[in-house]
Amino acid sequence: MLTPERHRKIIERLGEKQVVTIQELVEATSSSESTIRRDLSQLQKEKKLKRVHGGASLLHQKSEELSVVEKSARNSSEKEKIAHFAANIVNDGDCIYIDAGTTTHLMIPHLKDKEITVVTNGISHLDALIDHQITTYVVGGLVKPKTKALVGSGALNSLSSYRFDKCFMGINGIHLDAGFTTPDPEEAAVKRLAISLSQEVFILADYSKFNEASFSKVADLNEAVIITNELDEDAAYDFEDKTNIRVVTP
Amino acid sequence: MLTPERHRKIIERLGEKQVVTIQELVEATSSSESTIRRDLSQLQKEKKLKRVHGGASLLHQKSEELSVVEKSARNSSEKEKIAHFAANIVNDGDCIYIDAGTTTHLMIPHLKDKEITVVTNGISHLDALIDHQITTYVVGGLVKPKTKALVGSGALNSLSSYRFDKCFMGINGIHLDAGFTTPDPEEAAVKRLAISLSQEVFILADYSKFNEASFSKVADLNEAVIITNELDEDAAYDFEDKTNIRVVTP
DNA sequence: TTGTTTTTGATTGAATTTGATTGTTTTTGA
DNA sequence: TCAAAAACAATCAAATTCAATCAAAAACAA
Repeated sequence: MLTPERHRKIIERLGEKQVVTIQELVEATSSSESTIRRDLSQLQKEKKLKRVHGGASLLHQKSEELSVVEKSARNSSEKEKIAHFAANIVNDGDCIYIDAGTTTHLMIPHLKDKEITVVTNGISHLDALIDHQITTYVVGGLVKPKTKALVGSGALNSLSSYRFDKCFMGINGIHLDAGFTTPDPEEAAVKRLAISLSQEVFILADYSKFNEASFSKVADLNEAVIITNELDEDAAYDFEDKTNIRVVTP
Repeated sequence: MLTPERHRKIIERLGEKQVVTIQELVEATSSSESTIRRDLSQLQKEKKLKRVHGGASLLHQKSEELSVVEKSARNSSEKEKIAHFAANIVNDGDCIYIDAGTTTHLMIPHLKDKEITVVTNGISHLDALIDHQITTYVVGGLVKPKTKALVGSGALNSLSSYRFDKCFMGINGIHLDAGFTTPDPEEAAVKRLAISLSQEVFILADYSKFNEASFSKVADLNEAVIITNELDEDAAYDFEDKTNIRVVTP
C-alpha cells in the first residue's frame, strides 16, 4: 500500500471517528507499527492531526468546549470497544447483517480473519469489507446521500431474500416506553425487516443513547440484545427488567 | 501500446482510485517498469499527477478539483470522448442504467446538471454519483472484489424491478459472429438483463474492442447502438450492415 | 531499401522505505 | 506508590524503488 493511500485512509478514519488507534491502522493498512508511527509523525508535521498516546486525534476541533471534545473522543473509543465486543460474537460460518452506520463500521476490522458472509445496506462499509476480504452482499435500493445507506422498497425486497444468524445495528434512542428508535422512517423500515430476518439481534449503543427517543420505532426492547459499555445504577435497574443487556467489560 | 494510450490509462486509473502503483500499471499496459517511470515523470512535469514512492497519486485529492484533473485527461482521451458523447444522449427525466466499468464511469461528471435517475451495479460509481448529486439506486447482490461490480441472483432480482429509458455499458468484445461478449459470465448475465429492461441500449467501446470475442455472450449486435470513435474503412463496412453504429466526431 | 531518430526494456548502483529490535518513557491498575 | 504493561523513539538491516545508462527494437525519413 502506497504512502498517500495510507495517509488518506488515516485521515478518512479520523474524519469518521475523531480518534484512531495505531493498532487499528496497522490492521487497516496491513503495514507495520513503525510505518504507521512514521505516517502519524509526518501527518502531524503537516498539521493534519495530533498524535496522542496510542494513536492520533483530530486537530482543530470545532470551537466547542474542551469537555465536549473530550466527550466525543471518549464516546468513540467506547464505541470502538463496543464494536470490538460485538465482532467477537461472530463465529466462523455465520451469515450476518451489518446495518449502515459509524458504530457498526468499527466492527469490520475485527471481522478480518473470520469465515463469514456479510450482508449490508451501508455503502461506506463496502471498501472496508472488501479490503478485509470478506464475502459481501449488498442490499439494493435508493442511496441516501447523507448517510450513504440503502433504503426504500428496493432495499426491502432485496433484503427479504436473505436470512441471518446475527444482525448488528446502531440506534439513536433506547427508551423504556418507546423502545428502539431512529430519526429516519425509511432506515427504520430496513432495520425492522433485517431484525425480523435474523435469529439473533444485537443493538450497539453507548450510554448516551439510553432514555432517548427518536421519531421512528424500530423494535421493542425485548426484541434485541443491547451491547453497551456503561450504565449507571438506576438506569441499569430499570432496563434490566425489560431488556437483555450485555455490558462490555471496560 | 502507444504512448498517449498509456498516458490516458494512467490518468484514468488515477481518476478512479486516487493512487496507482507502478506494478499495477506495468500489468495494465504490458510495458516495462522503465517505460512507466518515464510516463509518470512526464505526466508529473505536465502537472497531471504527483509521483510518489512506488507509483503516483492525484494532484489534489478533493473531489471538486479531481474533476479538474479529469478534465485535463479528458481532451486527450478517446474513452472520455465516447463517454461524453454518451452522456449527452441522456435527457432530463430519463431513468438510466449505468453498468459497472471504467468507460461508463467517465460519463458521470457529464451528468452533473441533469435531472435524472440512475441505477447501477458499479460500486465504484457511487461516490461520484453522490458527489454530483444524482438520484441513485443500487442493484443488490454479491460484490465481486476485483471489479467491484454487483452480480448474482441478488443483482438480477433487484434489477428486474426497474425499467430504463436508456442503458449504458462497456464491453470487451464486438464481433460479427459472436456479438457482444465479456469475460465474466456473471457480469454478462447482469448486462443481459439490464439490456432487456431498457428501451434503448448503448454500448460504449473504443476501436480496440472490434473484432474481438470473449467468453460470455451478452447480446447480438443488432440489440444495441454502439458508441465508438474510430473505425477503419473495412471494419466500418462490415459492421454497418449488421449494427447500428454511432461514431463520435473527433 | 538504408541511415537516422526515437522509444523501449534491461541492468546497475544509489536512495528510499520498511519492519524488526533495542532500550526508554508513559500509562495503567493494583 | 509501585510494578507490569503498553506505547514510544531511535536504530539498523533487508527489501523495494529509484535514476541513470546503454544496447536493442521500432518508427521514421529519405
